[in-house]
Amino acid sequence: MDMRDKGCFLHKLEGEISLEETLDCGQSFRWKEIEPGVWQGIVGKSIITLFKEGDKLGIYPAKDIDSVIDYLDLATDYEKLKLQYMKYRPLKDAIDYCPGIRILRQDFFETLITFILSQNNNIPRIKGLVEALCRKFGERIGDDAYAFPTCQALVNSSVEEIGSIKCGFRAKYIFDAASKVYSGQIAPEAIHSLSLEEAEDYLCQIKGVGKKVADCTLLFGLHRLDAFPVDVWIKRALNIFFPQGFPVDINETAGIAQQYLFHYIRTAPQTEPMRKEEKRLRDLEKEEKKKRKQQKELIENK
DNA sequence: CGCCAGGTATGAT
DNA sequence: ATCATACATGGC
Repeated sequence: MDMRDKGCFLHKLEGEISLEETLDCGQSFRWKEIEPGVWQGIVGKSIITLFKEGDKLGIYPAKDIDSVIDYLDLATDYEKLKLQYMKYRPLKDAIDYCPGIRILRQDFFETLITFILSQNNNIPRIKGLVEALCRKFGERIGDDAYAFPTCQALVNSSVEEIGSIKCGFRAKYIFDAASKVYSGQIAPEAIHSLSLEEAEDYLCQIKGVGKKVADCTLLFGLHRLDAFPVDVWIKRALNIFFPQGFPVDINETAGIAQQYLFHYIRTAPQTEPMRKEEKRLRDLEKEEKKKRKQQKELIENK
């Protein structure tokens, strides 16, 4: 990939960073690997292309260098943070597996909406829904490229129209979120002065936003590193690796540690403790089913 | 067919 | 407060 004559910028990298691990680890849903090692995505109204060349990061177009450095959180010293996490064996294993993850600084509204779409859903389908939403409601910024919709574009639409992307019951939640952001009832600037718990409660005013989506929005959309989203995968990881609780000395940046753990438990080859936990959960499910059956029979025979 | 997916709202104990 | 269930959709 020789894009230098096209106005590409090479930025010297300080810490470790992997484009694949960072752009395809379930925090953003809009990046595509258009050829091996070359990633393309949309940040704001720009179509960005990224690739690595040794210890340098290629950024195209060059005019977006500053916004990309910010977006990839390149100014933060992850090596120092990782050193702190690696005191704990499971986190060391996770970091060894995906040492190049970074927490993106994504747009607040985009993060809010994409994680509303994420609920009770799987990552491939979330990607499809985000794409469909942009295609239908986002500004066209290039050949077959669309920006993420503004809250206004969604408010001017309707629950039915939003539902036409096949997002199911989430359509009404998206409309409510857009309405509240548009009216100013939910304002990202107002969140910075809030404690984590206050911030969660604040975002939970939106229908369809619970603690998990609130935490994802805070972590990925407002860079609140103390937010610790707990989904089914992290629940599993906590049961396997931290049954006594997640280390409190990491609290301040727990969200970053969470992301290594999430990617690890979701995509790394299964280890023995993982298989054991899977089995434990399966057996638990079986017990639940037995109980339900017995309950049913009791009612039918009364 | 049944189960699962980066959960949440709702109504019943 | 805790707990079960419905919820849209698509992949396997």
